[in-house]
Amino acid sequence: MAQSFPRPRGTRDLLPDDLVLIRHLERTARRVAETGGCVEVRPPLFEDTRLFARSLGDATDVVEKEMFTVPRRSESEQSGSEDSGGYTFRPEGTAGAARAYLEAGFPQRGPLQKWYYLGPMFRYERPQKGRERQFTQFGVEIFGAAGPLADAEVVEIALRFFEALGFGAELEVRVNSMGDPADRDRWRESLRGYFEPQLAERCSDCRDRFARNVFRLLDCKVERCRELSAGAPDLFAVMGEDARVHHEGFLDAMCALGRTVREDRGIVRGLDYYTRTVFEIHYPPLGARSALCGGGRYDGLVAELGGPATPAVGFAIGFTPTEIALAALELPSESELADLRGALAPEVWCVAVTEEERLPVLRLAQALRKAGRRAALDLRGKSVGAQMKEAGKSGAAWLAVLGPDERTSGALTLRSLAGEVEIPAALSADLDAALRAALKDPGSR
RNA sequence: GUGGGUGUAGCUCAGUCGGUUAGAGCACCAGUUUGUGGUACUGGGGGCCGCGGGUUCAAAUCCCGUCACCCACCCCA
Repeated sequence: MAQSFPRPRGTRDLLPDDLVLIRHLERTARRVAETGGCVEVRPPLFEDTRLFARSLGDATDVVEKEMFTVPRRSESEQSGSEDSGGYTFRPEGTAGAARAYLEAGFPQRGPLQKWYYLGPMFRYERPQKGRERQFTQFGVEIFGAAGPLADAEVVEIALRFFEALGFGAELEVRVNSMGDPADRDRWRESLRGYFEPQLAERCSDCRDRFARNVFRLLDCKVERCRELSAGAPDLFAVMGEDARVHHEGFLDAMCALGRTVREDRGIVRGLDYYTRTVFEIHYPPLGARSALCGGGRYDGLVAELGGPATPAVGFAIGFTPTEIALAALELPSESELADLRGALAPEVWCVAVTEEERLPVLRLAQALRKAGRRAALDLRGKSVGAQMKEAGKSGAAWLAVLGPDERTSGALTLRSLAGEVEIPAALSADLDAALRAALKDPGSR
């Protein structure tokens, strides 16, 4: 078992059985996004490193030490002047979507865009449960809508994804507002002023974070730190009128949708681009690992990338945490996966009784496949009995035995491997045609 | 980056106070049987016991190192 070429750390091989669930997640995401009016986009899997440094914020851990970066090969590809930093495999989907939105000229030709994406993201960090170096995210981004209805619509789509998967009413939306940039600047300063005198009393993590991202001190889990944070200044105390009205509008819209949300001042997203609405979706029965979705508004991002001021709001859902949660809930039911699971097995297994029927059986399978049937046959020269066993184990629904008798009589019957006896009419017609094709002109070449 | 745990057959694991050719179940292959069909039975293939070094007459087993994976911290799009 000494593997010469082991799987790269933090990656998974998705084998046929694994893909049953994955494909169910994918189709659920597509259906929910598309019924919500979103269309799919597929930006490249890698981008200029500077895109991520600029959009996520270069002091974030993601940019500082978790990026899969490759150097460029030649000077001629250097688009910028000095050190471009090469290419980086996307650690998240929003930056690429915003770049594509801008590059395709949507600010001019159709500012309102409702997009979704689905695919692999890459993050070079130490794997652990629920965290991989290559993982899949489903995300929605709405560009060009400044009002709170867009925020509500985004949250609604995320909720419907989880509900479609079978999550119950315990789903919890936690919301907060980061205010506008000016509000954030004011708040950052007052937080610095509040926390600085108590740094000596706080944990070492807090001391580190103080300089890099003072907001994160608010959700430190150390007991003593939490006590010290209790009296910290509230953003809402310094937030401007516009952001406040927006937040109220967002809450009203959620209420109109019949959704209850929980205000949680501790929600402070880690990336720099968020403004105003931020939210997370949790499933409390899962305990500590209950966060399933994160998102919010990022009105400054498109402008940060060199475009016109463009409002935007979105979310991202990681498949891996969703899979863990589904497993804990024993979801989805087998019946929901029946079609995907069924596609792993043939419909008709074609058996050759003697060597004389090998080629006719090959043609039988071909004809059935042309008719759209999943047909299988033995490829390893097995005996009749072994073919039967293999057919049984394959999960095939029907057995078509082609032997000397059938060649003479020109009639073929299907036997059910499941116990039923009746041949469906549609299958019977396909079978007749297939048999004629199989027996036609057997020796010509 | 820090800490803990685990490495034996394709998979899940037994086996270690050091002692013959290293085991089971499942899976795989062949055969027998059940009326040519998932059963049952018989047989078979498959392991440098993660890797390297050390101790010893003798190492899967003890010691050192190393690598890999898992879990947690960190961080989280």
